[in-house]
Amino acid sequence: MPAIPELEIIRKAQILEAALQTIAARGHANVTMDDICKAANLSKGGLAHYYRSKNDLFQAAFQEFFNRIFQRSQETMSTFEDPMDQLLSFDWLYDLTDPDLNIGYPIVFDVMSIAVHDDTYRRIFHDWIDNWIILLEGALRKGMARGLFTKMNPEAVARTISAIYQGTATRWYLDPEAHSTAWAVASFKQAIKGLMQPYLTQPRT
Amino acid sequence: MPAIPELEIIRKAQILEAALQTIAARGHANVTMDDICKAANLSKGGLAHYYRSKNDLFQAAFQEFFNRIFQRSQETMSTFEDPMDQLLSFDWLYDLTDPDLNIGYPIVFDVMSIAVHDDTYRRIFHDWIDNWIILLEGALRKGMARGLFTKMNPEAVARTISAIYQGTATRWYLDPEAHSTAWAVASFKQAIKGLMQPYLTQPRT
DNA sequence: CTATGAACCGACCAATCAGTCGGTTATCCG
DNA sequence: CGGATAACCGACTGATTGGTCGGTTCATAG
Repeated sequence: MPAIPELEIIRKAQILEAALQTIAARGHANVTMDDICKAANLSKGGLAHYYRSKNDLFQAAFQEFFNRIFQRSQETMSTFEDPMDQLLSFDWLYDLTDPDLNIGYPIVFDVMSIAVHDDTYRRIFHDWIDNWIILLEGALRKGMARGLFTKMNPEAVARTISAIYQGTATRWYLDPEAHSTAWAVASFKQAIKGLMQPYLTQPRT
Repeated sequence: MPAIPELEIIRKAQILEAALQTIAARGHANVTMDDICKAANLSKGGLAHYYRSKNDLFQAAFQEFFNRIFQRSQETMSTFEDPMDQLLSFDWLYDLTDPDLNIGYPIVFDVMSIAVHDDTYRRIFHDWIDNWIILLEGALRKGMARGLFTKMNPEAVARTISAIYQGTATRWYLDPEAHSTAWAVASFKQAIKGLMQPYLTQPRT
């Protein structure tokens, strides 16, 4: 019997946090189990008690991260009412002072490079995108229902919008000297507004 | 004295090709020197004669790849005359039957994930993008010179255009079930045309 | 108190792998 | 022919590391 019933939950959260921090700092390929043990203040055996293998732990950590991001996206979008504002609500992706993002970008690039060769990670990527699409599609449908946007295929448009975010974010993060925050924000806004232009019932703002 | 003076060039090409194939197939983190030796039909010692270390070899291989891609982009773009056609000339990125791309996508994802933690690879990424930007910027300047496009900051617009390509390509390659080729091609065209709309002197095509 | 099992420890093992090195073959030059 | 050197070989080594396992601590149930 565990001393504290929630101990397992606490420990797992502690381990996942340590794993995310370590992977983000060094890259998944350069992280050893010992590194994570140290970061989590646990021994090898202690860690093994909660996660059978490195693979198990890593997958759990990545899942945990994308859950956080989804929640974050949902919350931020819900602070806006206007559908177009909601589509443009992801400018927090371009704020490096945000602690979520300091681990987020490294994690995302790791996941993508693993996904190329591993179906499980492809699935993780797919689910992340799908959650994102659901949010954007919701905003588009709301806009159509209100007569702000004309008929369109909201899923396809949502996927294009999120691809625009990802493309500009990739450049902004990996080559900041050539891609300023001002460029990134102006870019995604112009591109998304340009994309939406044909679907607007009102004249351009 | 070498038997054939070009032997070094031949061998290096052979080794780099083997390295690219192997890395693309398995991911850089899962590739051993032995794997590359086998693919190149060389022994460990033989390979070491041409590349001192794994790191040396990998960097040379990635450089080689991006050189190829730049040449490819340049050639394809030059088959078009109209600036707007040139901006949209990268649809070959969405043709999986293309052998360049079967190694290209895995390589690019690997480079990006390494670049997060390694300045040398950040530089490789930067140079790749810069070459791409030079091509797109050239088309934009030509369009302005011809009076097809109004004044703009061509570098910034070029970066946005290439980011759009990269965003849609990422989705199309990693999650093809949810992102068809038709979606990818329609997406980048709509997004780029939408972006360019404010800069067009002629009415929309 | 005692028995039980969860929680945790860390030394150890087996496997992997990058790089080395002594040696062999092939080719060219004098 | 013979000496020199490039080209190449593959066994070996040292370092790393994921996972195991016997053992210890401790809270709780009986």
